[in-house]
Amino acid sequence: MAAGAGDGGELRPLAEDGTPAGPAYAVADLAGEIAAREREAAPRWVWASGARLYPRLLRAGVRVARCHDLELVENLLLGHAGRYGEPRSVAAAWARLHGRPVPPDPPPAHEAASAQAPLFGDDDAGERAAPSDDLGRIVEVHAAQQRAIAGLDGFALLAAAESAGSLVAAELGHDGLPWSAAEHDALLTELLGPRPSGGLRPRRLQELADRIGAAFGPRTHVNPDSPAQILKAFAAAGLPIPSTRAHVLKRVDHPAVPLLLEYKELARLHAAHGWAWLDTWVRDGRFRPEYVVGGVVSGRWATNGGGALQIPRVLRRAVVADPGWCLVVADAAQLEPRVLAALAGDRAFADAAAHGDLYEALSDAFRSDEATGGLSARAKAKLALLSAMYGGGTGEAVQLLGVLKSRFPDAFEYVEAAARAGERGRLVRSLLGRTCPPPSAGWRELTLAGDDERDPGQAAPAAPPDGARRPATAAQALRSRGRFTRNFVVQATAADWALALLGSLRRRLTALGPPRLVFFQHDEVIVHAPAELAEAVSEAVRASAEEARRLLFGATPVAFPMEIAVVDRYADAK
DNA sequence: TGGGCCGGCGCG
DNA sequence: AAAGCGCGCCGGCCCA
Repeated sequence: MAAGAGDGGELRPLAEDGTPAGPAYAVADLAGEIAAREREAAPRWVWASGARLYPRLLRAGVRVARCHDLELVENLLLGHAGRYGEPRSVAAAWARLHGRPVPPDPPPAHEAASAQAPLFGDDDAGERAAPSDDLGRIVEVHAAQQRAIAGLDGFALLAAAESAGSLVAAELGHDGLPWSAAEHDALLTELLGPRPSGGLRPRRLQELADRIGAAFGPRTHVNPDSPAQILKAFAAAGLPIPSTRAHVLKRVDHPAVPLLLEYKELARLHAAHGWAWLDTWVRDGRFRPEYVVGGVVSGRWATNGGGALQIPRVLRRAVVADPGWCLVVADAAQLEPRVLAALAGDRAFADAAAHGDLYEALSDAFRSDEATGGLSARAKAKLALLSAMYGGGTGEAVQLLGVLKSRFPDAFEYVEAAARAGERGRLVRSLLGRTCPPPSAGWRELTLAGDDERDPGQAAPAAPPDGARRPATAAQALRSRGRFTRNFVVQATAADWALALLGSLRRRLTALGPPRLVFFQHDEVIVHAPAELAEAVSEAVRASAEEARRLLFGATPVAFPMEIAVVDRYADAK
């Protein structure tokens, strides 16, 4: 399918392998034609970009079951080939096929829209400015992608799951998360005081700001929003601190500390999710964020605005089901360690992950006499796992990693191998083939420059101040890259699994009718459903988790249990 | 005044 | 409680 500049477009039927199965034809009403074809045959729609095209169809009341998203798949194929970041448009892919100059990608729609706002007067400016797609190139690029996919293990599933994800993302943005503006406003008023006019601080914040100043001395003014001013004030009080982070402040004995901690928490709520956010993002009882599929290198999604993936827990009471409806809130329990268990094929580890609480099942291995700290055996198991997956391992975690290594050698070795690959500058992949970006030119330069400990001339500038993350030495850069690839294999495979879950759940919910997916956050979904369908939806969630497990891992003994709650409001789920 | 970096913190 | 991984977004602040 190729969208034209207006409401029309061109179509051409394809065989499963991508070869044309009939002539191309043009239509004046593309949405109407798609709706008709969908009813009679529910084909897999091959199109340039669901993110660009599907919202239009949704607004026209048209939904489709399946698609092949050329831009998303091109991006996955480029990444697999170690060409991360090259242009992914159909025009670019076609140019690569023909050895022509490759055009750069246009800027993302939201940037283009704002950049062109002065030129066009209405909301549709971005879409109308988009060039019409070229059907011939679409057919050609699709066939080339099908050939490439066929040669890569797991990639057909990855391409299908990523494409299905783009449909889910557009539908989430279209349907929206049920959001009670009244409940949100009540919460803000309760915590901050009444909504202030203009740019003033809410009453509660202003009180705290005044008392913070007073705590440092009479007539002292400290802007609590300014870390620099807070540092100065503490230094003047004889209490120098390296930063104003909450965990640093908590260790300081000064009357301003509790006030500052309270101020920071409330100010954060006000700035990030206050009345301005409510005005901007909630309309007609729905919060409609814009999800970006493939927006994170690991395959997790990102968002363009609204911060849908960072909704504070305190605000979840504003997520309220419609009357007569409910929210089915489901999250995958301990997803990443279970993914590691299934990936590594570690027999002992996989057996522990076969059911129930994974960390509890592992804890016997960590119940040693030479106890580290006052941690429970379960807490030790969890710490060991997190350290292995994130590349931690300072302090007591060192010993726990030793236990992990001796008791679960295959699981330990799996992430170690990924870390070693990273330190050598190599690429690592998820189970389905999503590939990490190559190291930057700066990384290669730094790590090839040799051992800086023996060559001070090559060493980067003096160690950056607290909080700076840029590696200063080759050793730091190597370890950092190792932590990234170590984590990538687990996080990206968990994202594979979550995408498979979404695709399966979407299909099952369509069969149920009214229920709608309304939220997705890495390993958690919310379905908005008529109350009488709550059990059917819960069952669909469980079946989808099971299907995702089977699609990715086949006959693994590892279980992927979902914790499911049927509630009226999101806050009641945990 | 707009752009971009920084410190900090929300989420998984 | 904090430290390893991945993000987005805010206000403060500096610079052009």
